Amino acid sequence: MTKQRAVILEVIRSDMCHHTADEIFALAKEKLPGISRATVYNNLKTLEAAQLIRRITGDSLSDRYDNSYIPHGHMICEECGKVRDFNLSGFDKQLSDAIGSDFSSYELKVRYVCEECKAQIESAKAVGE
Amino acid sequence: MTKQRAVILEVIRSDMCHHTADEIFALAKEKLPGISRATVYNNLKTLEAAQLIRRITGDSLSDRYDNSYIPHGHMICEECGKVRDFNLSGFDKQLSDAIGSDFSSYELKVRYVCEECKAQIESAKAVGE
DNA sequence: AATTTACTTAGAATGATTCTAAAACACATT
DNA sequence: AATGTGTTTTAGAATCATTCTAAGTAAATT
Repeated sequence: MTKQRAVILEVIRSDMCHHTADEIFALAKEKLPGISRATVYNNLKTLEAAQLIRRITGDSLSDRYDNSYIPHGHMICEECGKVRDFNLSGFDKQLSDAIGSDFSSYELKVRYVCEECKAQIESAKAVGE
Repeated sequence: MTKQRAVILEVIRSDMCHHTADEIFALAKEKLPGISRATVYNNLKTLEAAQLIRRITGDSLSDRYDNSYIPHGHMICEECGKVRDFNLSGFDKQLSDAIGSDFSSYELKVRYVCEECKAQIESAKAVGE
């Protein structure tokens, strides 16, 4: 375990956000100023292969990384872009029944408007746009 | 409705595959040799905004396009990359209950190995790798 | 301590997508 | 049929995330 890898893993685990590679690079750089972008990408791959993190694709242009490898749902606010986690109980069985086969992983993303943004929109309306 | 747009829509609707922009470009070119890549991208955007097609992201490097705008599951074979559709009955309600809110759309992708590929792997094993 | 192996680095390369500016088109109005 | 106006198309350049490359460095193993 190199110090670069340790720092990258620490960055990913340090909060509940789902950071992009570039954000992880910037945060790692604060602790290891000499770190290279390629190292971040290499380690993100290695860490996912080791099932310590999970890559989530398609929210924005860049992929994001989840500090849990276990599949679960992501709810993405269309207004502020924040990504939150959620779970569906018994979903694994439901899925394998539906597709008629075992599966190795899934990705579930829901686009919605979060409570904060809903409230903001409401109060903006009340004032008259 | 320009002829370019009509051809692009026709290509997307002509089969059940989930084509990439590049594949759509190649297929459209067979019918309209002068068509430009930018036109394909422009129209894919316009058609999605008009809710005639849906972009699906994250299966491979390039996005793919679905000829239905209505959300449903996609099962992606890890061996051959083919994308198939599937449905979960009552899933909309289940989702809104789980996230505690209405939502505007979802994306559900399951990674698995399809029957054809499973069979191939089995027969390869039988011969001894 | 020497050797082997894996990791890191900077920058170049790739590949999907978006942007740009000019030319062509659609189509409603004369 | 000619005109004007806004939209669409085109080719190629630009962008941006990610991957690759080759050389140097650190870690692990003997």
